[in-house]
Amino acid sequence: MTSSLSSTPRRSDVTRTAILDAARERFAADGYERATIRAIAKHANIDPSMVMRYYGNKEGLFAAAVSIDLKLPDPASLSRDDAGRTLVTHFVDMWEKNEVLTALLRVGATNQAGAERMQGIFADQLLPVARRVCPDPEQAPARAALASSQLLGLALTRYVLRFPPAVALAPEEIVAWLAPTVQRYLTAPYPA
Amino acid sequence: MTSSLSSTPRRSDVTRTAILDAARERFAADGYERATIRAIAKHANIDPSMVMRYYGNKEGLFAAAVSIDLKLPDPASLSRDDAGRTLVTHFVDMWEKNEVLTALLRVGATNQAGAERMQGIFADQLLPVARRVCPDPEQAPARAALASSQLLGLALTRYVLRFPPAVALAPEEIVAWLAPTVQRYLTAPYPA
DNA sequence: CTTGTTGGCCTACGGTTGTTGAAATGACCT
DNA sequence: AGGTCATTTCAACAACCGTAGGCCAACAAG
Repeated sequence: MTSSLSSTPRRSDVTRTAILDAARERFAADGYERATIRAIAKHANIDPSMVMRYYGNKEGLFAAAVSIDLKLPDPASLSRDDAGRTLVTHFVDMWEKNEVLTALLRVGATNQAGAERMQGIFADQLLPVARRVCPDPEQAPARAALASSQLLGLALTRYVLRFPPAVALAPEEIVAWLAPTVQRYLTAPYPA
Repeated sequence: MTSSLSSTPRRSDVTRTAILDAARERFAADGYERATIRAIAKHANIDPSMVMRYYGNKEGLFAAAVSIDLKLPDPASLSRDDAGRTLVTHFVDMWEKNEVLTALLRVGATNQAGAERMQGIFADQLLPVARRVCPDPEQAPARAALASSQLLGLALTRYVLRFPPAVALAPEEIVAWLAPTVQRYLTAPYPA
């Protein structure tokens, strides 16, 4: 996240990443409006004004805190036949360990900028996969949207709304049920 | 909504329903935190204090404004073979014309009470259907959760996040793609 | 040591929020 | 008519928000 490739590692880097960590946590738990700068600062044990100093304003902080790389496998190396299983496995893994995704989903539900960012992520990262494996490239956006409706729907019910039966599902169960769905959305012909 | 069964129709009923209408609109558009009482009151052309007088506080207003009957078909009259198609058709119809559902989803994403209410709706209304059509009653909660993950996922991408390809889908396309999924979640055996 | 730069805390401003209570208005009954 | 009560208006409160600027300590360079 904090790559040291650009010249000088600043003395304030520990503070900066502490802010980002707290921001991710608060955005994930509370959404955009209720995750106040003051609360984030308190969680990071620093003064609220530091947030302003380093990230300009609340939107800047959000942009810096929530940058996501889904780390999807290279489309080229993806077998057409188990794209569904691969994707679902990967997504569950990702959501399970990464609170940033929950933060982004929560914020996207009430915040225009958040929704657009989420849109961008799926356009940039899921769409190429769809373009690669689906029969007609022209259908790729629709098919990627269908696949993401299922993937995000699971995330919504399991990690945000926390429906008890959705929380109770084991990761393998999720994969077993969802993989055929996603596979079908990506590769099957338009259903009769 | 405003049933006149309990004795006296109050003189303030027009104001009360005007408040509820405006509240539904603002909650759907902005979510819980950003839908301010003042904005709702302005939309209803009344004074903010009326909201307090009639609904106690903001949570009370939300509870009064967002009560949902999914109007699902009677489980008894539901054919096992096209439960999926029936449900998806019904849901799309409902979401398409009813902004309350969008409001509830937006609020559920950032508000604990909203999430619980959404939970209750699906437990009370979708679960009986699952119990009726799914092979083993013990699996009903998990199967209902899977079905709602797909249904709510579509609602999320189409009505809240507004992914362009999801918005572009025609209702018939949605039904064609999603019906087999929901059908499978409800009735098919655990996938290999 | 002196100087400039960076990191950090403190205080405060202007605005908005949910909420309250008192005063004004109106409708209805005798 | 006068009185009673629900309805509405108005002004204000305390709390909180994002944000700005000034002040001091720690450090680096000369």
